[in-house]
Amino acid sequence: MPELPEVEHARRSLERWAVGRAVAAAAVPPSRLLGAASPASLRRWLTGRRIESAARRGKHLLVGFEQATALHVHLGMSGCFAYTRDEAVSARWSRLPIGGPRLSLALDDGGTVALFDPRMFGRLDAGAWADLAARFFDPLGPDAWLEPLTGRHLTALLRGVGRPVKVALMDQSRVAGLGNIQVAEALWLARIHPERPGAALTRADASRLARAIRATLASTLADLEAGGGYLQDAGSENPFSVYGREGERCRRCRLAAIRRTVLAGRATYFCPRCQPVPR
DNA sequence: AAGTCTGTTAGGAT
DNA sequence: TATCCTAACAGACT
Repeated sequence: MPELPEVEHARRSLERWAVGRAVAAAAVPPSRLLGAASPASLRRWLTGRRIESAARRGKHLLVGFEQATALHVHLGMSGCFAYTRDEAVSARWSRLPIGGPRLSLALDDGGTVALFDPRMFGRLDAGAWADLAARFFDPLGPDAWLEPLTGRHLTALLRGVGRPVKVALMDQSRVAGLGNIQVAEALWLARIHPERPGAALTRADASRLARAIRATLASTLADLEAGGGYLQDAGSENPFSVYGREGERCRRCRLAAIRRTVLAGRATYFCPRCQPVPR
């Protein structure tokens, strides 16, 4: 589930838990997140290092350490951070037979920060801040939350784009941070059909869309900050307006049923009445 | 209970 | 260059 709001929530959490602390001990089991890097060398790299900052662009995190170094984290499809000050809890985490932490940092104040990622689509890299920023931040488009997106801004970003606006918005090099859920929600709020060609949006469409993006990001982020947990945990209520609501009546017009189609291989939800078909 | 679905994205084919 | 599709994985759900 990690899209911009979840990653921003993770960033803020790391700021509260870890910034200003040093790593007393690190556990780095072998996992796909490391790529070619060796677990032992990352463990050595982390040990004793002081955490100074936590930055985000799009869905990428850079945890800043002393001497202008950083740990790059991408949460992939199922990544999340957890924190405890209870040694019994961190010990239980490390003993999990499957799905245990891909990274666990015991901090010098007794806290433990762990990174979970059952599906292992995430990624970890350590190195010089500047190198990691160049690799992972620079290719991204403007951050959908930090750069106040305006209609004018969005129009410029979508100029000459023939493919569906939904697909274009999920292209991280165009706008960074939006994923399948946030895009579905924003297009529904702005009453724009997901298949409208990007360049076909009018000035009014673009300005509604810009506001809608901010609104849906703000709403999801507020939910996360309030609950402190993760949305769509098993058994929890679907907090979204259209995402995952195929067949239900639209919560705005109350007339049409939400439809689900597939666009660029991804599930796409919209209200056929509020979001009229492009012609 | 086998088969289908899933929040991401790199990389390859067209 | 632009666009589309698949693979990578584990677990929840039907």
